Amino acid sequence: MLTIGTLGKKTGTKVQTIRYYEQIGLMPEPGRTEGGQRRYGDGELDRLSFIRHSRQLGFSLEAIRELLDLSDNPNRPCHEADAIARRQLEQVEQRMARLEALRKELKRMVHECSGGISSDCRVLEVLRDHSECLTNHDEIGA
Amino acid sequence: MLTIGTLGKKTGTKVQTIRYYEQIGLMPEPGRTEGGQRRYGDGELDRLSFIRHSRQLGFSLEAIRELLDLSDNPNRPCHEADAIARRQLEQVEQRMARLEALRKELKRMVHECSGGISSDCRVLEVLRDHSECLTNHDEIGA
DNA sequence: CTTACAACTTCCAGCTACTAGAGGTTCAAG
DNA sequence: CTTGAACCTCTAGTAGCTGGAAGTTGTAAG
Repeated sequence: MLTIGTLGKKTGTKVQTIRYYEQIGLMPEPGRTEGGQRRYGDGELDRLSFIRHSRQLGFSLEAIRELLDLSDNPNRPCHEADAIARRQLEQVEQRMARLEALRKELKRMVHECSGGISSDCRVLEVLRDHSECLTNHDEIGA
Repeated sequence: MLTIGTLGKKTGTKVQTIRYYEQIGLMPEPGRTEGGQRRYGDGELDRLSFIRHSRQLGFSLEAIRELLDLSDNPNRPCHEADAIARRQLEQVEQRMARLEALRKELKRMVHECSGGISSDCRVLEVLRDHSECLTNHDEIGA
């Protein structure tokens, strides 16, 4: 039986975060000691590991909820989990593309700055005047 | 003189967002009509454009506050703006590196899924067992 | 001049995914 | 039995908006 602190250490999760996951129903309500402290077993350890790992891979808590659901019901078709992962992959690729455009723009701004006072600053000038940009980064910053 | 709605359209900003920027002191309090409605001039249009453009480049509102400050005081040295942009560039590059590691992992998960029921699902299996991962993605998901 | 109605106003709540802190209780070691 | 770390609940705060309720203003048409 693990205390919440030990569970946290084993999974790299802060104590408050574990309680938060319980509150939103991602983690089950665990058993308690007579004094009211939470005690966890291996099932909970596995579940929290799954959640943390999924978070590290960038899945939203909503996506994780679905993945856990699939994991809890072994008979459900695999393609649902696959679809969630595929969506996540797409999102990651989109974000990367945006960041790449961003990176180019920032690099150019920074390179062209040659010191001096801010009235001549290339960085500020670019920010002021969108027409100097290479791309139409309408939704880049997301 | 522009209404808040027109200003919003010209800069691609929602009306509520403009009011929010005013509330947190990023935008100045504009003049009002007798009836109390906001009216904006060209100065405010420029300022909001600057803010929006900076947001598109991923700068935080705090960073933008500093950049606006520099922009408002043309005598201050340029390297401050440069430093902010450089920091932003670094952040972008870090995020890209993380996302690239993520992308690899997700791609592998998705590729190995061959349909079937979720008890055999490769996606779920990888999520369950961190040891199957290529990288120690401790802080990847940020 | 009246009326209609879009656009404006303020205020408050909610989103994601936590995180921090106050103020009080329990557990386990010595 | 005492100590003190770790636990408990509850509330509020973070970024950067976004949406809605309930009421007011501006303007064009009849």
